[in-house]
Formats: sequence, structure tokens, C-alpha cells
Amino acid sequence: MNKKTIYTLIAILIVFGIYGYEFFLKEEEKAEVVEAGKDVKNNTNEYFLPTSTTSQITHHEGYSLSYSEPHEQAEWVAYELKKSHLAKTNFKRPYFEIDKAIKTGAAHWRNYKKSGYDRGHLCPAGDRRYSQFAHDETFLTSNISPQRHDFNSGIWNALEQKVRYWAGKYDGVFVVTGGVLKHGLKTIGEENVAVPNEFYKVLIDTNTDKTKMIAFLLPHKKSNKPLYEFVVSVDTIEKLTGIDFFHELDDALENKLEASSSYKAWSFQ
DNA sequence: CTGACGATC
DNA sequence: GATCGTCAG
Repeated sequence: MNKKTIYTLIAILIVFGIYGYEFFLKEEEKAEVVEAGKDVKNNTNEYFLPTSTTSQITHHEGYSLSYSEPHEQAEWVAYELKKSHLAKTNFKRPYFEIDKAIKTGAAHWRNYKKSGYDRGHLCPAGDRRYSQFAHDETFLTSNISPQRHDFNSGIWNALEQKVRYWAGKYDGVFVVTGGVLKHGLKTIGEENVAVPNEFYKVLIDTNTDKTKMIAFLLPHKKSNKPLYEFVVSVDTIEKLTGIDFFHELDDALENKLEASSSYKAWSFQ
């Protein structure tokens, strides 16, 4: 056996060794890694995660969130809605489950029972229909806020459908959404889940030629007004919530885009 | 699409 | 408690 043959054999052993180790990692530790949130970038896009005012960011496969224990709900839920996520599958709605990843304990769905309020999704089930797992994962109590039914099924639903329309038109959007949480809100249930007076949604699109943003601030009530009447600047949402959105962007670009309340770059069809 | 709720085992 | 069917915005 000459030197060349030996080197070749060693190279083959190294390659197979690495592959075998990778394979072992994927099979044995993938679930754990996902659980720890280290794989979140593959599933959402951690580049765009906002800051947390509560220091309790949790990553799921289909979305990330920042949980506010005093309000027993998320202050924001963030996820990427890719064009490829848009699907027409119709999964059966599962039961809501307490999110065990929330260390301080997420609210029980019983708080909403006969409260007069919907369990309103923040990351909509309709945005996660590309797989049964992703769909069912939206039914965690860390992903819901108390919403009036005429709001949830009305203008909020219309906005969620508009987001899906934009995800298709602009090859995906990144979404951050939640209720405006503050002291003194009305609460429901034994755990005192706060009922927000406003809900917001902030979008960024980096998939088309020019990065663009749009933000909505909706009063928590039924409305028949057109959606564009609720457009505000991202700065407005930041001042209201204390959350810093898209802070990883170049400062000049971030400042310019977040100060704008123009919606001319977004098609309202 | 977004949901609640009563009947049933 | 889990499932199924019905109903409503």
C-alpha cells in the first residue's frame, strides 16, 4: 500500500466520520435543539426578532414570541410567512394547550371559557397550514389573546387575509403582531388574562427590490372601515409598546422606514 | 376564513 | 376530557 492509497483511505474515513456524526446529531438531538430555540433561524428568521420588554422570548418551530407574565399573553409573536407556506389544506382544529415552554406558566384556556371573548390567534392557524405540526402548534395558549368575536372575525380576520395576499404577491413577509399591553387593563378568568384595547401588526418585506415596512394599529372593536385607515408608523407602535422592531437593520434605513406611515408601496388591491 | 358551544360516550 | 356536529360573524 503506497502513501497515496493510505491518504485516500484516511480522507474517506474522515468524510464518513463527519457525515455519521452529523447524521447522529440530526436524529438524536434535533428535537432538543429545536426545543432550545437554536434552530429558529431555519424556521422563522431570528434576524428580525424584536426586543423583549419581559426577557422571556420563546422559540417554537413555526413562530417565536415574547411572553408577558403579568398579562398572561405574548407581547409579540413573530414569524415569517413565506410564499411557500400558503396552502389550502384544511386541518381539524385541535384543543388549545398550555405552552409548556413558558417557564412562568402560560395561561390555561379555561380563562377564556364563557368570558365572552374569543381565543384569538396571534400567529393565525391560517398562516401555518403547510403542515399538521405547524398548524397545531398555533393552538398554544401563549399564541392567543382575548378578542371580541366581532373584531376577530371581522377587521382582524380581514387584515390576516391581507397579509396572506401580500405574502403571495411579495414572495413572503415577516410578521410581528400582538396586543398593546399596559397596566390597568380589564382581565378575564382566574389567572387575570388582560384584554388589550388595541392590537397591532407590523410587517417587513425584504424579498422584493426595496425593503418596505407597514404597521397597523387597530382599536379592539368592530369596524367596517378600510384597513389603510389604520396604518401608522412603526415608530408609533414602538412608543406605545416599548418594543424595538427590526433593530438589526442598518440604522439609517431603520430610522427612515420606521418613521414613515406611508402605505403606497403596499397594494391594497 | 375567524370562532363558540351543546350533546354524547 | 375528547369528539362530533351545529351555528354565527
